Amino acid sequence: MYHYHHRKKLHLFSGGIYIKAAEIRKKFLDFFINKGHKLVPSSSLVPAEDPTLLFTNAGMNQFKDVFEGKEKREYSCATSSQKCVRAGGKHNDLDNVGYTTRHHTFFEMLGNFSFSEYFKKEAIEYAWEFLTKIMNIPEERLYVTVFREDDEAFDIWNKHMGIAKERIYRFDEKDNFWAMGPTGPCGPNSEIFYDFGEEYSCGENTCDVGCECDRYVEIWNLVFMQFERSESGEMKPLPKPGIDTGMGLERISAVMQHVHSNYDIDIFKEIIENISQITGKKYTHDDGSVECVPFKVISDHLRSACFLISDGVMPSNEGRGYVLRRIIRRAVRYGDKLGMDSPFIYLLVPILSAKMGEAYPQLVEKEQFISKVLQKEEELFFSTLTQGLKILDDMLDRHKEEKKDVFSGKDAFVLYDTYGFPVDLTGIILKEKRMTLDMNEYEEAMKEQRDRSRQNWKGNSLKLAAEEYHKLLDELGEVEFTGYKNIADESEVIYVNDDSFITRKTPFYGESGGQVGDKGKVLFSGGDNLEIVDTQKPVPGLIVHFTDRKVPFEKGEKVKLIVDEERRNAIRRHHSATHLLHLVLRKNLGAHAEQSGSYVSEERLRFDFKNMEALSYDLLRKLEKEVNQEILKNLPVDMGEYSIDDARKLGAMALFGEKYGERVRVVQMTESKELCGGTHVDKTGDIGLFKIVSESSIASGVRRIEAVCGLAALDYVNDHIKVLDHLEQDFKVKYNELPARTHKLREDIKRLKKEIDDIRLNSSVSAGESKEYDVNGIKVKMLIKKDLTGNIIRESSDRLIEGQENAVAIVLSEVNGKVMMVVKATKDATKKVHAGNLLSTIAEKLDARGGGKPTMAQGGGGNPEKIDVLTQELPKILEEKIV
RNA sequence: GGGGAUGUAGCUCAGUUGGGAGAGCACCUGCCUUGCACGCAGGUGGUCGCAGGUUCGAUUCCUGUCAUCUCCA
Repeated sequence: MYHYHHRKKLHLFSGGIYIKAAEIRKKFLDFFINKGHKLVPSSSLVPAEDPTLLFTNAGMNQFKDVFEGKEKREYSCATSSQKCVRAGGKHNDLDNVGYTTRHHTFFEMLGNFSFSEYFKKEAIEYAWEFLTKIMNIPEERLYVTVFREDDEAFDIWNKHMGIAKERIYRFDEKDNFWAMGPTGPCGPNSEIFYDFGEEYSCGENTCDVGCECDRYVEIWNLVFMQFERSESGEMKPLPKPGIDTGMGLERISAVMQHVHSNYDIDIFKEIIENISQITGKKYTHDDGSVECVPFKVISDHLRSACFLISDGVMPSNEGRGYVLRRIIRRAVRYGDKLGMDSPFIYLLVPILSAKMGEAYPQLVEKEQFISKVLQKEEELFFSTLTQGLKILDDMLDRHKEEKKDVFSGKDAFVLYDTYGFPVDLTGIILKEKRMTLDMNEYEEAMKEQRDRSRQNWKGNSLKLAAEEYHKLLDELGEVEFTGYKNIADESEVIYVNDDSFITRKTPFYGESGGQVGDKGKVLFSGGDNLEIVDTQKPVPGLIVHFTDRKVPFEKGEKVKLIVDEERRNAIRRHHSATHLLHLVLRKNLGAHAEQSGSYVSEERLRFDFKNMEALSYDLLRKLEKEVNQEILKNLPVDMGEYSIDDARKLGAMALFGEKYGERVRVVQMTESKELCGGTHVDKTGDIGLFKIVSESSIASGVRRIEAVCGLAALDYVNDHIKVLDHLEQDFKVKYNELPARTHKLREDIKRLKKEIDDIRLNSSVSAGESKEYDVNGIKVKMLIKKDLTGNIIRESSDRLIEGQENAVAIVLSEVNGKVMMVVKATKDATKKVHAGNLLSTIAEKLDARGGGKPTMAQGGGGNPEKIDVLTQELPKILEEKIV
């Protein structure tokens, strides 16, 4: 039994019934569907084509372009339950989670949206009806706020809805004016607050709606988008004002379940019970104590981590992946507080997927994959901690030597900055050793790091170019692509710039969706022609041809565009093959193995997909075979245009991070259905042979397969067979005996090499070949022999004086017109001679150079012809150097 | 985008002003032995991340590059 019924009676509003979160979500969506709204599914947590946004953090994200008028939809009002993440970037709640009753990194936002279908009056009516009639919340529990200058909204609440003036609060811009950014659509908003009751008040006299304390909680925000702010700050009324609202599912659930903390609602209940089971630590309800913090942190972070992974984010050291990593690590750190010293968060994935899988099926679909990613990341963090502990130990030793009992803040920073070892952990360990940490020094180092990062911030120059093309698109309008059916077409030139031009329509495919741009030629006045070397699609709707020299014709010219057909066909084969490969991969590896990038050219295809481990040789052959089986079905490829909704109904797969317009192309071949704007073969059989060339890793959790099709595959296979044929002739064996043969050869070579080395060594060291001198009690042995290898020279010098006392070996050899030499001295001989000095003297005589340690020196270069002179002078040199 | 760290045998890592590439574990062979990380002896295995440069000579110094880790934005 849960604990909301321990709360004071006062907290239960009259007639209040308990409603589960899933039910609230359904009631909300049904409510707005009945009001004529289009039900729109939650978009991915990774915003499509919005680099300014790290994660989807509000219900309206996916409608941003619609509000700005850049995009049109088939419906004029919509409702959704949107998954959101606030961690990293501008809205960052990461560090607050666990210490409050309402902060989450992951939450669901219920919303209704109007694109000029209705405005303030209806939005207010709907909200009030839902809260008071559907949810049955007594009006006396509710308060509303409006923007100070928004009399219109005030009047609707007061006169039209009959809400007493005292219950309507007017606030400033800070609280009740909403803007997407410094410029763009914006407007006043109106918020609805729920009063949890006096016992949650901070007790101050000033406590009222808007107080920071926990009594009055904002549950619904209605944004009236009615202005457009220009760069000068001027506000112009929007021709088509809109409505954007948001109600946090967790908050409204807390209200409807009569609990004060979001963490006490049903969604969290079982997750937290599970954490309690695994850790063996008790949890009753969120009473605001420190004991509750780890449970809240872990349950929250579990949700954000799992949802992010299911949307294709992988832990990494930059961008979105880095935020995910930090979320997971923070959860692990709080697990430590519950006594966990090994991976455990991944064990919670099944309960989450059971709890939320119905609303979000991809959680169930990818359950195992999510689990694996989490486990791996947890393990990685534990090894990071182990490494950090080792380094901290070294640092502590140094502090001990220097007799310091205040630990250097710089060292603590290095530990954190370079090795990812958390400072708080450093602090805890220092406490055990009765040391303190110089936090000021630490903070200073941190500040320096921040400043450095900020200074080096540069704007995105790429975006500028895109903006220019956007302007061009506005001027020229969209270019029609006729290349799905035609390979050649006639059209009018509408733009020329140096070596590029644009036509009204074109059969040339501009590089996009991983498919390279077409090549070909353009015929213009008088039968002249020009090579087109590349075609680009800088922004959707614009296709730009690039030529190999300055464009000789002008705007207005009628030209004939002819695509290099053979090349295009090769590209089509490779592109269609990626779809079949994608299909087969998902069949064999699971739903997680989705595409995360591809590249298609006339020569080959590259396909990146998510998977945690390398694919075995045998599996690759199996995949290859299955793709070829799909090809051999020789089924027609269907490329139809659908509305995005119909495409979804068909079950077509949309690519991660891609954004599609209202009308989309769906490519269907055998069982594969994908949204894709590329060019494809007519029948799968046209692909010809499909052959995998390589499989590799490109990032953690992402693998890459490269393959070739059609004639390119034939070339690939033949190149390999050619080598085999050649080897068969060389070795006089069948190709299947080659491995055994080469293996034996390698063994033979290894054995023979060793034998040769031994023979050379023995023969060179054998008596008679070396000269001996006795100088001042040191026995000197010198060996001169042509064509010794470096190794033999060293070995020989070793052998010459092996086991002897007061001995020096000199070995010289002429190799490739140069001299190589080694001087080696026994340890006792170094009292009288320095091998390095002796060698450099000898080297000087040969115009060579070299040096080394007292016992061993090497040198080389110089002039071998002087070796004879050297041998004559050697006794004298030795007399000088050995004293 | 910026800073720091690492990259040496299948794994974990050593390598001291640039001068013969090492240890432990794993693997193979032989011996020993009824034990549970058996012991002993021997052995296989490395383009010292990659590419330039300096040098007679670079795992070591310099430059660039890639990968991984880590912090900041």
